[in-house]
Amino acid sequence: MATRPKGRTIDRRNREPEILAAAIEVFHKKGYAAASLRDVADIVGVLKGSLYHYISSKEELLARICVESHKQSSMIMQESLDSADTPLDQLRTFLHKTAIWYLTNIERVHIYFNEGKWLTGDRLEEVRTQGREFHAFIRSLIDRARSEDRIRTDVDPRVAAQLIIGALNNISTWYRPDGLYSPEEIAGIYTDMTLASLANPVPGLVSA
Amino acid sequence: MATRPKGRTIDRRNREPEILAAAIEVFHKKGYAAASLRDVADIVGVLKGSLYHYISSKEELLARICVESHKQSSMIMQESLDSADTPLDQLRTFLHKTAIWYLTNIERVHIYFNEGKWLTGDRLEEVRTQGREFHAFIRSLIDRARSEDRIRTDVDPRVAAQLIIGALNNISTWYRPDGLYSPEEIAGIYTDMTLASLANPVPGLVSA
Amino acid sequence: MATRPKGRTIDRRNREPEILAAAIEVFHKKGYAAASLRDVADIVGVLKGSLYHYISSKEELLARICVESHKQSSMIMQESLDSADTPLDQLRTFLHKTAIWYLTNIERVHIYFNEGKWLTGDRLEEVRTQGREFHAFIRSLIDRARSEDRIRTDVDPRVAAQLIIGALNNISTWYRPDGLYSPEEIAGIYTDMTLASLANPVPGLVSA
Amino acid sequence: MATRPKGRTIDRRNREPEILAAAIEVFHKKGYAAASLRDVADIVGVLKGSLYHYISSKEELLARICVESHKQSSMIMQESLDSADTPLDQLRTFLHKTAIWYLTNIERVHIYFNEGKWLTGDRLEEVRTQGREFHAFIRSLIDRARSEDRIRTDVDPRVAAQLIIGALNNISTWYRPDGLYSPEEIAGIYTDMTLASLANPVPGLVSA
DNA sequence: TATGAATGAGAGTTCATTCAT
DNA sequence: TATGAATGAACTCTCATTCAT
Repeated sequence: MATRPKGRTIDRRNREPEILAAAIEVFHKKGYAAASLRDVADIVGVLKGSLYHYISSKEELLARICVESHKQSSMIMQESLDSADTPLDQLRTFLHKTAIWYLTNIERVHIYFNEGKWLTGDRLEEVRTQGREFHAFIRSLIDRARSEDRIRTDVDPRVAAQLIIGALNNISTWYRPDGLYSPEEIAGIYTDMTLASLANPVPGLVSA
Repeated sequence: MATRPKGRTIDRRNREPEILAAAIEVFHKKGYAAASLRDVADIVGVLKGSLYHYISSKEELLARICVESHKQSSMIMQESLDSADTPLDQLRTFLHKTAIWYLTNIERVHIYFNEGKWLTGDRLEEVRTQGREFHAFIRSLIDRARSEDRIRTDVDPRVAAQLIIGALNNISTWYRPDGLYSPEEIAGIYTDMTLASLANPVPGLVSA
Repeated sequence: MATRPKGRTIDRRNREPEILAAAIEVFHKKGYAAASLRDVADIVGVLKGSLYHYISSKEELLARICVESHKQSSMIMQESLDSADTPLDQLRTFLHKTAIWYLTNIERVHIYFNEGKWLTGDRLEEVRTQGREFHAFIRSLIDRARSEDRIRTDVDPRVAAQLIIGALNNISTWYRPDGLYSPEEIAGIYTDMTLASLANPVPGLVSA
Repeated sequence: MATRPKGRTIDRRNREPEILAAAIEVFHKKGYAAASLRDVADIVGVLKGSLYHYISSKEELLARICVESHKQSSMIMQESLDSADTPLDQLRTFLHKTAIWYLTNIERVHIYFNEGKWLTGDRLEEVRTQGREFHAFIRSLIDRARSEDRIRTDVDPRVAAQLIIGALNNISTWYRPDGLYSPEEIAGIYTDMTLASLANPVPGLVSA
């Protein structure tokens, strides 16, 4: 007969999510350049060659991770705009939400922020554009807050945005999920310090 | 005649500095893992095998870069302690000097901060120890400033130190020597914002 | 038609045995140190990189050859003990069987005896231990034969064992399968001469 | 003045013997194929390239070692012929002298016997011819002793010679200068056992 | 869908040898 | 005589990718 014998149930679940999860783990641990597809396949429990039923290349794997992260990031932007009326409160919300998101998805978000540079061609352009948008979003909030006299005007918003992003971006190099602080605590400190760094200077406060 | 008879003048100068410079360039541009010694050799203008007259391994090249950077970093720490009396002023000096150093040696310092993780064995231990010392230095200044009531006490110094280092650490991802701002300007902004982020909070300043 | 439509039939059989056989040939002919995996791959008809589907390193190839040879050697020891009652007869059997084994597997046994030294780490220890066991086996038979007054007592059993092994060990340097003598003939001569060299001396026989 | 200043005495002794000695050490320890000229140069205390003032190639170094050993070997042959009247006594002398020579020059003689195969072209032919002569010398003594009814006639002289040489040849794999036995003791045992192995068989001696 | 064999390019590294100085 | 820089070929090993089965 041509029908499959029922006895043997081959594992036919869709392995895409598993592969993506494994790739996230490996790309995070080793970095994209040093990661090998064999590592990914080993985690999934499949042979290297078999991955190509789900992906078309190593780079595509990276691209998918970045695309998905970008969607989440975009959602956070929108939510932040919706959450408050003033740009300063929107910024506060955005920083806090983003930090929480980062800390609770440390592997994938690290990849999004730090390994996207390995993409090529259009995908590289796309991820770069997204990075610029991310940066522009923060800068525009700073700009608007500034025009409402809520924050200091003596620092360039572009540079300020880069420094703010940088502190965030670097969290994955030191944060340990099993460490002393919860994502909420760290996100709180990050948000507080960042806003303080933008605050209107009060004469004689910490100056020399 | 006094001129050399043969047309082709082969360069017989010591190429160690050239090789180090080329390695710094390549490791910075591609990252250590993705960088190849062929890239380095191409820049120097020799075959990759010829590099081994000057180095014993690719890793050793990386180690040399890190060791030299560490020396400079240590000097800055000492200078900062000598430069002022209060921990807050010492911190200010340290942040400013370090930022200037980073911005004017962006490639090598980037490697020191971000690629040292690729070292192995004792060298890895060493670079990790150095990283902890760097962090401990900042934290201890924060601790002492705190005990003198000069800065806020509501954020954990460890986390604060990590965020401060993170912003610095990440500069290499966005700074362009041919950009709008000079190292001095950026270092100034970085120092100002960082100190502001540690300042004693003034009620009602930027809070919701 | 029943025949395969495409002209070129690619061999999809498991090539492990082929690779082992090729390695034995190459390691024997050139010595392990001078042998290259390209030689092995050429014989098998694949690219050298392809060998790594079957082996994990050149050394592992050598180790496999040695392990298999050791098994055979151990079997011969056991068979020899089982084959006779007196240590002298056991020795005779052992020498004869071992010589036959060597002569009919000249390449692999040569490698086992002479190239195992290139192994490293635990594998080197193992092959050294095996060598000591081989030596101890012969020496113990000599010891026991001596205590039964069957052989001479004026030569040290350790040195005697080394010389006996040495003559055997060296066969691969001169034996040619297509030569004048069969393995059986050579093994017979080897056994006879060796036992005679251990015989109780008869006064005036060949002495000065 | 054109004369050399006397103060600085450059080491101008002829380094040929040193280089040869170093090569012997290295070739013995690692085997010719795995030995590198850098090892040799390191021992001499000179740079790799400088060796080429004394040698024309790595192979030539090996050739010199073999040539010198061959001279010594030839001398022993002649001395042995001169030392006694009967072939059996000549053989005894030869085996003993050769064993002593081997044991007291273990490194160079090991190379002569075991590494000469790495030579190429005419030099390889030469060393092979020498090996054949060595073998032929022993075989002819056995032949002559046989025709005088001094030794057994039931083993082929060619095979016997190979086995006798083999035991000798292999000494370098186990002899340690700091071991239990002196060269004289080992040479004595070797000679005794070898002659016993050639003795006329006495019925019932060690046979089953 | 999954395998496993194979590819081809490229990695880091070693080495005998050459040669201007 | 000796140096030290450089070569070029070979080496072991890794990897993304392909494809017949």
